[in-house]
Amino acid sequence: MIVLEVALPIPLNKTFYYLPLENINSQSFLGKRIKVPFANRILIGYVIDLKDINLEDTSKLKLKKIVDVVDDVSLITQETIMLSNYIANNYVCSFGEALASAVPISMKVPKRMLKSKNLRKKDVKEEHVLNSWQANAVSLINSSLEKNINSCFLIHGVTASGKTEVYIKSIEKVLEIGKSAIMLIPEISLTTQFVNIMAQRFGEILGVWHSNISNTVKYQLFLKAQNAEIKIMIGARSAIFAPFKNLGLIIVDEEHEHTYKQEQKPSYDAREVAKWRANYNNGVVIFGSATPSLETYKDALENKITLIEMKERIGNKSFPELKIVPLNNRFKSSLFISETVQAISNTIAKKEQAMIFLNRRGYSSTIMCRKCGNVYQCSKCSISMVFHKNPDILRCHYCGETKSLPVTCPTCKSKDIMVFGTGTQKVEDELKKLFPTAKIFRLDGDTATSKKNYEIAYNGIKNLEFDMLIGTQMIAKGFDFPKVSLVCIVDADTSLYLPGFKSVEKTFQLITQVSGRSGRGDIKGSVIVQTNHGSHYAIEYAKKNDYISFYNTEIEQRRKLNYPPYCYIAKISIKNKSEKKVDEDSQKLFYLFKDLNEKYKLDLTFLGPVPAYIVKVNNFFRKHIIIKGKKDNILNLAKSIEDIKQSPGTSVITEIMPSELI
DNA sequence: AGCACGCCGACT
DNA sequence: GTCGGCGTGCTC
Repeated sequence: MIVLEVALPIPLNKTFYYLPLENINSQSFLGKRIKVPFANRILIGYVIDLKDINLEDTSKLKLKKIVDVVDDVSLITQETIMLSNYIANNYVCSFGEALASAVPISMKVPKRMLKSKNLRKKDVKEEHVLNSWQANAVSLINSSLEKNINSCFLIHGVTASGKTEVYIKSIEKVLEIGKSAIMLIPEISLTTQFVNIMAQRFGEILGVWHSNISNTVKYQLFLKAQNAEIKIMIGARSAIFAPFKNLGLIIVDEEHEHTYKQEQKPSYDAREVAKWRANYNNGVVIFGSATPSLETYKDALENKITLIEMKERIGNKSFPELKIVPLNNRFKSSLFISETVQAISNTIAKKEQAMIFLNRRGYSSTIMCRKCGNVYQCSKCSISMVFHKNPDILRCHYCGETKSLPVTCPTCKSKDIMVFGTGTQKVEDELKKLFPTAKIFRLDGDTATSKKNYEIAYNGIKNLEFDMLIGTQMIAKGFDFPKVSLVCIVDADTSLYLPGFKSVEKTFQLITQVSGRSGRGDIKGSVIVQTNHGSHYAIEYAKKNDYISFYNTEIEQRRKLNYPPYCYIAKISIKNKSEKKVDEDSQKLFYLFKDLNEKYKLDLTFLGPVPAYIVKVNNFFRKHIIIKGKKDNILNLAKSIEDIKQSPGTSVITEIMPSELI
C-alpha cells in the first residue's frame, strides 16, 4: 500500500509516514502541503515522496491518516529537495525547517485568485549607450549566459558607475535565451525605486517578493514563478528561493550588505544560496558593489569569482571631493562646525541639494541626571532610552518600549535632568534654526513608517521640492539624484569604534556609499565628513576612494586576528530571563564543547562565554560562545547542540558564519 | 518545537 | 488530600 513520506517544520531530522486520503490517487499528493495529526496537534507538512509498504508494516507503524490537503498543485521540485538538504547540512537545521523556508509554509491559497497590480512596460525611447566599462562587463556576462556556463562575477563598480544598466542588459540576455532571473536587493525600502526602473523595461513579467508581501500574494507569485508567468523576481533575501524552473541569472546588488545573512534559523546566507542555485542550474551569479565585502573580494583575487572592474562614473563624471573636518570638542555646542554650515549654505544658495547623514534616529540618545549621574535605562533592556520629540517620549530602540520623559530623576528626585547625544531629530532641529527658510525633510525609521513617506522623500528630492534630506542608513543606498551636490556625514566616529570585527569595514563602506550620493548629475559634488579620527585608514582610504588599499590593510588585520575570511565561525547565543541560568547553561555548554573537542580531536578554539554587547534585551539576558575552526568540525559540533538539555526557559541559537559576533 | 506524562513540594 | 512546578520522552 502507498503511504506518504512527509517532512515537517520541526527540529527533528527525520521524516514521517502518513496514510493518504481514500479515493484520491496517491501520486497526486506529491509535492503538496498537507495537514497531518502529529502528537495531538495538527501540523502542516510537505509530501516529499511516496513509499510502497506492505499492510502488516502499516499497522505496525500505527500510521495516521492525513486530515487535509492544502495545495492544488505540487510546490516542490528536485531542486527544492536538494537545496533544502544543502541548507540543513550547512546551517544546522532539520530538512523540514529548511524546506519551510524554501517553500514558505505560511503561504496561503487564496479563495479566488486576486488581481495583482499590473506593472506596465513603458516604451523606452532613450538609448542606453554603454561606456566601455559597462560594455566589457556585459560582454563577459553575456558570453557565460550564452554558453550556459555556471559562473560567478563580482562587479566592483564605483558609485554611479552604472551597475544597474549592466544588470538590466544581463536580464535582457537571460530572457532572450529563455531563462529567468532573480535580483536581490538589501532591504525592502529599496524595492519601490528598483521596481520602478525595472518595470519600465520588463513590465508584467516582474514579481516583487519580500517579508512584507502577504501570504496570499506570495502564493500567487510562487505559482507564477513556477509556471514562468513571471520571469524576474526582485526582492529581499528570501526572494532567493523564487521557484523558477529554468533559472539562468541571480543578481545580488550591494553584495556587501549584512542583510543577506539570516540571523534566525535557518541562518542561511542568500549569497551562498545564490552560488548553489546557479551551480545547480548552470546559471550565472552577479555580485555588485562599490565596496565589496572582504570575503567576496578575496574570492575574486583568488579567481574563485571573476572580477569585473568598473572604475569610472557614467558620463565620465568626476568623483566628489571629500573633505575631512575635525569635530573638536570646543565645537560641541553645535552639531556642525562652521565649515559644514558654510558648505550647506552655499549649496542651497545655488539651488542645489544637500543630504545630511547620521546613523541614529530620535532626538537625544542619553537622558542623564546631572546631580547623581543616573542614566535613564529601559526597564527591559540594558540600554539607555532615546528621547524622541513630537510627541516627546522616551523609546527603547531594542524592545520598542515607550515612557514619558521623567520630570524628576527616578533615583535622587532631582529636577536637573539633561539630554545629550545626537539623533536625526536634533539634526533636523538645528538645521531648521540655521536655515529657517530651507525646505527640509527627514527620512529615518520613524518617518518612513509607511511606503508613502518614503515616496514623499524620494519624489520631493527628485522634483526639487526639498533643499535638504536628513536621514539614517536609509538614504545611504541607491538614491540617484542629479541635483544633490553636497553630502554631509555628521559623525563618522560612532560606527568606527563599535565593537565587532566588521566595524571598520562597515565605516569604510558607509562613507563610500553615502559619498556616492553626491555629484551624480552634471554638477561637481562634494562630501564633508565630520570626525575626530581623520587619520584612521578607513577614513583616509574612503577619502582617496581607494578600495584596494583599504582592502589590503583590513584583510591583513583579519589574517592577524584570525577572523573571517581566514576562519570559519559559529556563534552560539544563549538566552534566559534569569541571569543565573544563562551563566550556568552557557558555562555548561562551554565545558561540554571543550570535552567534545578533546574527545573527537576537532581542533576548534572557543571564545567565551561572553556577555552580549547589549546584555539584556526584552528581559532576556544573553551570552555568546564563539567557535572557530574547520568548517566540517564546527558543523559537527553544532549539530550536537540540539540534543543537549537546557534549563527551562533557556534557548540556544546557533548561527553559522554570523555577520557579527557581538 | 510542543505537549503529555509523572513525580515531588505547599496549599485552598 | 490536589494543584502545579519542571524533568523526561515522544511525535508517523
